[in-house]
Amino acid sequence: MKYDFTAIEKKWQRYWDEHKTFAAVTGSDKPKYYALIEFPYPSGQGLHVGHPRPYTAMDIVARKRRMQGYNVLFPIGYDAFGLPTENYAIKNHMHPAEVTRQNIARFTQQLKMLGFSFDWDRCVDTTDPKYYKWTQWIFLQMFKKGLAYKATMPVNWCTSCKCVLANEEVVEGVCERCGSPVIRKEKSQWMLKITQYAQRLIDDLDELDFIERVKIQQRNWIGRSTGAELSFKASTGDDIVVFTTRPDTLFGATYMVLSPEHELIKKWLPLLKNEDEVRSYQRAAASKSDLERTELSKEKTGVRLEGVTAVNPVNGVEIPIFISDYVLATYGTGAIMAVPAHDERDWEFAKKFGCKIIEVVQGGDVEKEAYTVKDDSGIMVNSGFLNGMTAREAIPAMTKWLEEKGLGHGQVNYKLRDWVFSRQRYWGEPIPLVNCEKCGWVPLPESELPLRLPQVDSYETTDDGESPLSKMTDWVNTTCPHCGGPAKRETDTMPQWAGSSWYFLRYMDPHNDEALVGEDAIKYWNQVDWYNGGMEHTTLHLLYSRFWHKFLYDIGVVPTKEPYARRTSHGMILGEGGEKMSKSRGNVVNPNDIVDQFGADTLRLYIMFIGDFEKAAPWNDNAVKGCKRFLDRIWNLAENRVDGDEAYSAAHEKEVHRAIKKVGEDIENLKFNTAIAAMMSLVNQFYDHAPNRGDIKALLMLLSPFAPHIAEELWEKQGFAGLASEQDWPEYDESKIADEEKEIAVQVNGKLRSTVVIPVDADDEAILDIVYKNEKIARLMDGMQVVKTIIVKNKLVNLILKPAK
RNA sequence: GCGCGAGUGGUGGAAUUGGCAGACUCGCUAGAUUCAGGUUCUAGUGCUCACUCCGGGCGUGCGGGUUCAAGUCCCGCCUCGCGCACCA
Repeated sequence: MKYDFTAIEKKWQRYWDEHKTFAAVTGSDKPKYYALIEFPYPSGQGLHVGHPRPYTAMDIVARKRRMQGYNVLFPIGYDAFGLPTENYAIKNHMHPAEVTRQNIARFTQQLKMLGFSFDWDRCVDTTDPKYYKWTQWIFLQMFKKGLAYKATMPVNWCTSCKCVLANEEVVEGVCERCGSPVIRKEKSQWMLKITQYAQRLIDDLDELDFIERVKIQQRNWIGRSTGAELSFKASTGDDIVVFTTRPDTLFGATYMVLSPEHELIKKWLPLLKNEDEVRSYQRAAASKSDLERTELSKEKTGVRLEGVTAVNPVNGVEIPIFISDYVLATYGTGAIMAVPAHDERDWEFAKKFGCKIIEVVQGGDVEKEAYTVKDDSGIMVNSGFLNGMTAREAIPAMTKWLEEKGLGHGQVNYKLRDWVFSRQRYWGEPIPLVNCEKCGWVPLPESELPLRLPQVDSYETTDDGESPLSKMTDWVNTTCPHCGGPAKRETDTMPQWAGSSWYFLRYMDPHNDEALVGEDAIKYWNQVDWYNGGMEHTTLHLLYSRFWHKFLYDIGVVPTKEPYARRTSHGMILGEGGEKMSKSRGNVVNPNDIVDQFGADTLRLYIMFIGDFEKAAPWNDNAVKGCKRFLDRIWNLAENRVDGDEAYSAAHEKEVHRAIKKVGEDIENLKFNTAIAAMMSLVNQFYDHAPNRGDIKALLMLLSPFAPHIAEELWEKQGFAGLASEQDWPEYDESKIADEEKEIAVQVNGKLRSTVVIPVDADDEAILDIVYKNEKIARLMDGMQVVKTIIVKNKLVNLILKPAK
């Protein structure tokens, strides 16, 4: 019979569904294992061939863990709030909830088609009021703890989405989602104090089994730097506070720069001789988009404040003050002391504006370029009491001096900013707060959660950039839960990252109406054991969800400081030409087409075989065939019952044990491609020499996590008991893997000349004995003498020869 | 500019601590099977010289180095990908 993958896959998918084969049991006696993938955004395009890569990988892990005796939680859900759905709904005059419902139905059908062993009963949807009730609940707890606050500040404003973006959502000055320019706009926004967790978010990385590049990216994003904060006295009597990582260079500070937005400037404007010039510079800086600001970064611009100066506190020298947009308002104090001799940016600015350059660290030629010392070993000069010290010694010495004089203190700063949490959009979680004229911002009582989205006729953003909800006066006007007086609801909604910041907890107990997760469930499932996801989420989702989890830990909701014990990452699937798959390039591969043509098992195998899991890999239609062929060959071997002994055959015993070891280890190390190669080799050998019943059994068990449908079908055809996916994962016997003989390389003067077969672990003498008997080696040794022999046990022999005298 | 990663046959990619480079695929060549196409099976396939045989030379982006031995380690470059980007 032919391998009818369509019928087989439907058959087993129905079986698994009906029998709830992959249901996770909270409280089971078995050890638990929580394997997690990033839940998809159910876009209108449906599943993309990139989705199954991480899903299949973790499905393989989940299936293997079950076979190893674990009670596995491998859940799926939908991160369904978001702009594309809202925009589609606006365009097609549908309700976003309806669009979401349709997209989820399509995704579900596609995911089921691929045979993932999800526990479908635990499926969550972030737009379900029963779910977002708890997203709102977490926000309320943060509000109550002072972690959510409203602030008017310059925010990133997408000119096309008409919506605020988090810093993390602005990529190269444009909106990450739509590519439109992002400008700065003053707006009152809800903010979350993620910066309060900055240090813990760095420190706790140490204990985690995350791939190193994820840790590095997170650390860089948080961007901790240590230094000192110190103040300079201005001629107006004001203190100008600056942050520096190099307090040791204070003697070299020859001017100061404030950011154009610095608050002191407002106060000083009337005193300035060049007030107009300063004002126009401020205006220009404010109107620049982030993109323009970075584009123009090649040349420094700025204006000197005529009429105000400052005094360098360490030597009493009067120095000029400038404003320039190379100093950022949002980092440190928004003001710097400029040390042009030892900072490239300051040097460039000083050259252009004719500021003094004073060398304070020896080693370079500061008239030619800034001497930026990479280690702290440079010797201090022109620096009073610091002279002769290394920078390493001078930093604490200067910090101590500042502290003694009351001028400053040691200080740590982070690049990480607080999280802008408001979006002027409809399709997001409503923020459960009301604004009362008397009481200010008041949280809704928890009993009133969820605060549902109202039905609205139009989801269009308003021209003034307010949320569409602001037009729903019936909904907006309410009473204050505190004093009962008239109040207005917050009309901004939460960003898409809210729902995904805690979804892994909900999977543990998805139907609980009393708590976001029940105590028993969180105690039992504890933490995600293995989370695989994309690198693109390293600084967004991963950081945000770690932050929320730490908050939930602090208020006693979860027992662990960190949500994920292990984090790995997959590479992207590229189009056939090696370019990113996209609709506009027309190189998108639809998984449905592959499943129709070759079956889900072939797609699963191919997507895992395509290359190194952690690296990007180009799709190749042709290569899919190889995996189909592999399954065909297995089908041919096993479609008819092979009778006999269930012990491995003598002919294949060693290779079967080896394959068990290889496949098992490779899965743990994300080397799915070589695991499959090992199975292919085994099958090739089965073609050279027919396998017996035991050999087939082992192969089907190894295959089962990768290509579960065909494995199940052949398992049944062979008449083995139970399901292939419910067997004990086979064990290997190291002693059965060992060779008795080994072919080793024989080199002469470092060049491979021959190979010989030796008994394993033969001693040097015995090996040389065999080597010297080798015809070719003997010929090469003719007329030569052996100067040296290098013998690497069971690997090679290298004879160093030279002509005999 | 900074940080991370990569560069290996016609192709995708393999190669514990330095120890026989090219596993396993696709493709290609030849043969067998099939009415035929597809399928399937068998053998071969890094380049090159010699090809009647034994065999020889070259080969992991480029240039040096360490070593008996380098895809792997060190130094200096080039190219590509990803992330960050005036963070004081």
